[in-house]
Amino acid sequence: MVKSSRESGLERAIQILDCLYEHGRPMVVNELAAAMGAPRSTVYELTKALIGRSILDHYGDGGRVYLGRKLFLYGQAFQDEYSLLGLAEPIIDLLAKESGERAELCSNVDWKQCVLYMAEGQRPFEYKSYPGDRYPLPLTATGRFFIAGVDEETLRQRIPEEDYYLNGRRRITLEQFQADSRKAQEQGYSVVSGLVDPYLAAVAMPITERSGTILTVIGFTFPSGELAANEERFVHLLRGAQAEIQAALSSLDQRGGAK
Amino acid sequence: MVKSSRESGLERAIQILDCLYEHGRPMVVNELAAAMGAPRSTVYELTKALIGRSILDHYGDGGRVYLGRKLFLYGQAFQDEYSLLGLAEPIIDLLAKESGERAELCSNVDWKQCVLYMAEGQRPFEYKSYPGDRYPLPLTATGRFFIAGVDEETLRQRIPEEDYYLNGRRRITLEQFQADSRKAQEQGYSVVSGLVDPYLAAVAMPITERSGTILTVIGFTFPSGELAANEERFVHLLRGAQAEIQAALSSLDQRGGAK
DNA sequence: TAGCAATGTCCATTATAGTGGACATTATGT
DNA sequence: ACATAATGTCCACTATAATGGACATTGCTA
Repeated sequence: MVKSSRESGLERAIQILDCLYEHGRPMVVNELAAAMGAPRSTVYELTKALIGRSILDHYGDGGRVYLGRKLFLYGQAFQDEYSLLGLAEPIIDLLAKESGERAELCSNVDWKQCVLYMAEGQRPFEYKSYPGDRYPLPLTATGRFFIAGVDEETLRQRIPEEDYYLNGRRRITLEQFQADSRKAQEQGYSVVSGLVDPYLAAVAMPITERSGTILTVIGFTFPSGELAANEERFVHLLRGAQAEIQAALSSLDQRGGAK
Repeated sequence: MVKSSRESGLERAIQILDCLYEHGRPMVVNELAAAMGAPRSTVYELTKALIGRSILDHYGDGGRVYLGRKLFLYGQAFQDEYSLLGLAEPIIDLLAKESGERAELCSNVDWKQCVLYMAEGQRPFEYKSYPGDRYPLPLTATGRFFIAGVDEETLRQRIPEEDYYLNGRRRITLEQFQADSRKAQEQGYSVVSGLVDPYLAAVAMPITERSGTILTVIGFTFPSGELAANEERFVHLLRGAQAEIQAALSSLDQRGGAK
């Protein structure tokens, strides 16, 4: 069971970045190795290499390490080129303003729903959310779209069992999740209520390429109580934003995004 | 000469990220391999792995790849934790406002001077500069501090010969560069004129830990003509900012930056 | 249509890097 | 003071991943 599988250096390096990212704070190399269940010698070697390239940085006086300046630069470069983000931001802002609710742009990263951009609504919100936050796919409205067309085998492999649970209680089954996904695709939008939080609901709509590939998903988050009265309005608003973003994207594609 | 040195996967992966970063645009995998002088098969394998982890993303319909969403998230996490940046930004802003000149916060990344944050001055500037921009160390005022205490052997290895040249003409020798560096350390600040651009000058001052390690360098960039009349004033302003940033940093250290 | 270059996939070989474990050093607590 | 844990370094071994090259596919142009 504890068969010490030998992983590639790149894999280990990514695990290091992910581990630091998930902990959200500088860690001692030893602690890091323990947290990822990797050999200490390996992690020491790799951190040394990564620090040499400024992908990791030393923090504080001691031996704590964390995500480095190079990653900051990569992130900036991403923003400059990932036109979808820059182009969608003002539209998301407008969504939040028109609806008064929190609007988000989400993406599928490592089989988690991941907030890339968020605009706060009028509502004084107890439930916080920031770019970079990640949630289990089965508990989110956006997740319904990310698993579209993915076979069950893959889903079982990639989405961990605990992602169907909240506070130790199962919220949904894979079968229900898939059924939800099919329904969402048919009607073009997805609604979820009380999954990730008993008092929260969400409506989501995908942004796709012409080929049909899903790029991201936009959506609202709001108190469950508001759902019945506003679902239609939210869907209408999202549809407008969806059209606007996709039009902007394809006109950008026309002009050929660089050689 | 063309001895095909076998590199580690991690090393190759970093080369891929750097290559994309430097080109600043999505590239076809083949083109990428050619640009970095690496075996095509290797680059195909690695890009596949990196795309699977969202560290690279497909761009456009075709096979072009570029820095991915995951890097964006890492970058955000870096900003959240790298208190130096958040803490220095308002101070840099103030510097630019008080002096009327462009103020920058720079760091040493891969032996290049790299702009992490910049505040524009009053001056309508022809010479642009953005966070993420990188310059050869020998041509920058900040570079004087980054090579402090580094032995000549290392410098020869890490700083490529062309970094001493501008438009094919040598601007400075390693010996002069080192002499500059020693002088800068003695007087606590560094002045450079007409190196990276015939009509530009810069004044810089380091931000160090209590241990003396250089974290970053702050500085002004302005027309060479202004140097004589304003050097003293700039140094004075920088000294104030330096003290302020370092005080904020050490008080932060006191309260222990997380376990 | 054929010809040629660019792009993407696959596989056997072997240099090398990930691993485990021993050792050295530094903190921490009693 | 001692004991114990935590942290960092070093090294021999071998599983494995980087490599070169062959092959398949697509796009372009003549």
